[in-house]
This record gives sequence, structure tokens and C-alpha cells, in this order.
Amino acid sequence: MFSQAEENYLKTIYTLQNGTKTVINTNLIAYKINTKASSVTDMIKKLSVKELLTYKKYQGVQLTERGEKIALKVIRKHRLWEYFLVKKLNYSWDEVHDIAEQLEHIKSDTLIDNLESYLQFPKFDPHGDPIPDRDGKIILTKTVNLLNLKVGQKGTLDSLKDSSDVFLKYLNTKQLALRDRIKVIDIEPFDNSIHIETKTHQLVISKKVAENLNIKI
Amino acid sequence: MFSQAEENYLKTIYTLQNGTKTVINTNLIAYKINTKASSVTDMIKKLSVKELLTYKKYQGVQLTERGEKIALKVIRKHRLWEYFLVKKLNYSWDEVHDIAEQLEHIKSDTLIDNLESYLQFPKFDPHGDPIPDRDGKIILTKTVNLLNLKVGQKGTLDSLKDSSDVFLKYLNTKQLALRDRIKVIDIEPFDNSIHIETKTHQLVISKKVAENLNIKI
DNA sequence: ATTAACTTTTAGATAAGTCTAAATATATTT
DNA sequence: AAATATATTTAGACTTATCTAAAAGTTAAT
Repeated sequence: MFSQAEENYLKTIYTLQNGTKTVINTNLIAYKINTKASSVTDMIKKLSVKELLTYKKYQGVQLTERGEKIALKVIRKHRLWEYFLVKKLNYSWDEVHDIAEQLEHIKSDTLIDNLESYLQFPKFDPHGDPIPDRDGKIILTKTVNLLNLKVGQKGTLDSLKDSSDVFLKYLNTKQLALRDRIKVIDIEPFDNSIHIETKTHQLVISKKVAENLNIKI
Repeated sequence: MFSQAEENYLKTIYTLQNGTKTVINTNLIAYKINTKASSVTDMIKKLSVKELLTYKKYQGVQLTERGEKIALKVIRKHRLWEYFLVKKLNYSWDEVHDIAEQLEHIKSDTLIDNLESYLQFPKFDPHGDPIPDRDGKIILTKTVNLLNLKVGQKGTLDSLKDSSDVFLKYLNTKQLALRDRIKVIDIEPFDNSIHIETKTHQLVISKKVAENLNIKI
């Protein structure tokens, strides 16, 4: 069994690695986990002893198979609970993160599988992120961020890079939702802002917003 | 906000007080919480500073209004989650305790009320215990334990004093369930074992079992 | 190839919650 | 009422996870 702190580190490192074998550095983890670099060093030493990641001093970390498996379990729990909160308890997608952060650490051999079955095996969470199955398998949808589209190109809003409540609330106010069909009308060369069109309306979004929207073409 | 440890102490003390103003002693708390008396002393000092209970050295503790409120909130969460696990995720009543022990500590201003509404405001948990409402109000059903019934007397199995999985499994094998109508056929004077009859069958139960069955007459 | 800037690690401290063992109170016997 | 048994508290130690400040290592810039 692993502590909540350990699980959070593994989950965060997995997310930063983003399915690849990238080496992740201390400061980045510290930033994501909202703690100090020295604390990260302490914890990665611990996780390294447990062989959940490999680590050479000053060289950053990489999850092992075992570490990745555990990270995926935590992510699976997080996303299934988010789905539950939205679909059954009528939360909106910008309200569920903090609660799911806690629920993801509940320990039980059966709970999450029973929940999954109760929810009828959803494949994606409310933010469009894939839910790993009980073996840790995960559907990877190929997407590009909106910045990469050319004028006139079309695509579907598939998922988000940033799922913070601030960003989600922004999308709410702009009436942008997952599965929306989007067409690039124009790109402003000065600041890379993008003029887009959906089924229902047109709007201009900044470069920063665009790079957080994952588009399926 | 209170820590899980603090919440567990408050809940345990409330349960031991059982709605009354009884003074609870250190060793009993230690036994229930599965820890050492010295740890209990440490914690009750802390809770006393926070004015969640009153405590005079060597004299035991009593919850304050505030302490009781918090205890009732934790109990409310525990029982609603138990109801959820049994009714929605198809757990049986002897499997839910450990999971609910964790779920009861999830922090959110809205979660438990939304869950309650989703479950359609159940009034009792799977063990027959009343679920406090959001103001901490609780339905107290008057019951006696089976030991107090005389030969020939009838009553309904309302709830349990002990809800450990061992006891619940025992009741399963004996085909005794909440709401069962029970009649006392005979009492053995030597060991106080009781011969009872239900709609479907007859059986003999020990004194120890009988005193853990709460009967509504 | 030094210097400067940044990143990472170490050393030592702190807080929460627990423990053991010893000391102190209280309760029960005789 | 003293002696014994039991209950409770204190003192000091340990673990986990965190922090600050200083030291050590790496990278980038001149």
C-alpha cells in the first residue's frame, strides 16, 4: 500500500511524462505538486528505493513499469470518480477536481471496479481524458493543439491540456464544450490569436487558450 | 477543518456516549480506536483545547455541542456512503464498513448533500442505524435488546449494537435480517441462550448474540 | 574557460500522530 | 487506612511529510 503523498507524486510524474519515457526534473514536479524542490528530492529518494522510479542525482526521474502501473490506477480512480460526480451527482465539469483528488486515494480491492460497472464502463472522463481499464490500458486519441491548425481547417474539440477550474469556467462562458466541431476562420499573425467558428457562434481565442485545446482532426 | 484522526476520535466518543451525556474514559476510547491510552490522552488534550470536548485529568471526557455536531456530520457521511455502497454498488452489509471509514473523511461542502439527494434521502443505513440530517438531527427509535424480552413476547429486529463484519456474517448464516419479526419461544436459565422463531424458521442464539440485537416492540 | 545563473541536494528543524516505559492518580481490597 | 491493583498521564522517542537555508552540481553566457 502507498500513502496519499506517494500516490500523488506518481500520478503527477506520470502526467508530466505524458505516456512517454521523458525524464522529469525536480523543479517541475515541485511546481505541479505545489511544494518545495527539497521535499521532492526526499520523496523521489523514497520512491526510488521502492523501485517505483529510477533516479540519478541531479538527473531527474523516470517511472518504472511498476510505478507507471500504480500511477495509472490512481488516474483511473480519479477519472471514474469525476465521471460519477458529473453524471450521477450533477456536478459540472469545473467543480469535480478537488473532490476527485480525495476520492482517488480510497483503498479497496473492489470499489473502483464496482463503480466502473455501475457507471457502465465509461471510456472518457468529463474533461475528455481517457479512463484506464483495470489492467492500466488506456485509449490514446491522436490530437493536435488548436495552434497547429491552418486557416480553413476543421476539427473536433477532443480534450484539454489544462483542466483547471479557471480554464473550464472560461470555456463555459465562451460556450465551448467537448465534441464541438470547430473551424479556423482566421489567424492573427501579431499575437497568434485565432478566430474560430462553431455550429452556433464565432469567437476569438488567445494563443494561450488555443494551446490548451486538443483537437481531433 | 479537522484531521481524519480528530474526526475518528469525535465519532468514536459520540458513539460511546450513545446520545447521552455519559463521561467516557480513556481506556475505552483506546480500545475502540485500536490505539494506546497514551495516544488517547494526547489527542483529547488537543480536542479539549479546540473546545470539542471537556476534559479534566483522570476524569474522562464529554463532547461539547460543537464536538457533537462534528461527530454527527462524520456519522452522517459514514452512513450515507454505506447506503450508497449497498444500494448502488451492490455490496452486502458486511462488506461496507472499511470503505465507509475512508469515505466519511472526504471534504466537500456539497458532496454529502448531493449524495443524499441522489439516494433520495434515506433515513436508515444498511445496519438499521439512523442517518442524521444536515443539521445533525437524528431519528431515535426506541428499542430494547433481545435479552430483555420474556418468553412469548414478539418484536421486530430493528438494528444492531455490534456491526462488525464477523457478527453480520453470523446473522447472514442464521438467516436473520433487519425488519424480521421475532418471537421468543424459550429462555435457557443456565446460560441465558434464547430459542427464537421467525416467519421462516426457529433457532437458538447465545446471550452474547442476543444483547447485540436491538428489538422494536 | 571562467563566471554567473539556475537547479538540485543536504542538513537540520518542525508538526501530527503514534509508541514504550516510567510516574502519578484513582479505585478496590483487605 | 494501608496495600494492591488498575487507570491515566508524562516524558521522550519515532515516522512521515514537510520546510528553510546553505552547500554542491549543472548549464549558459560572456
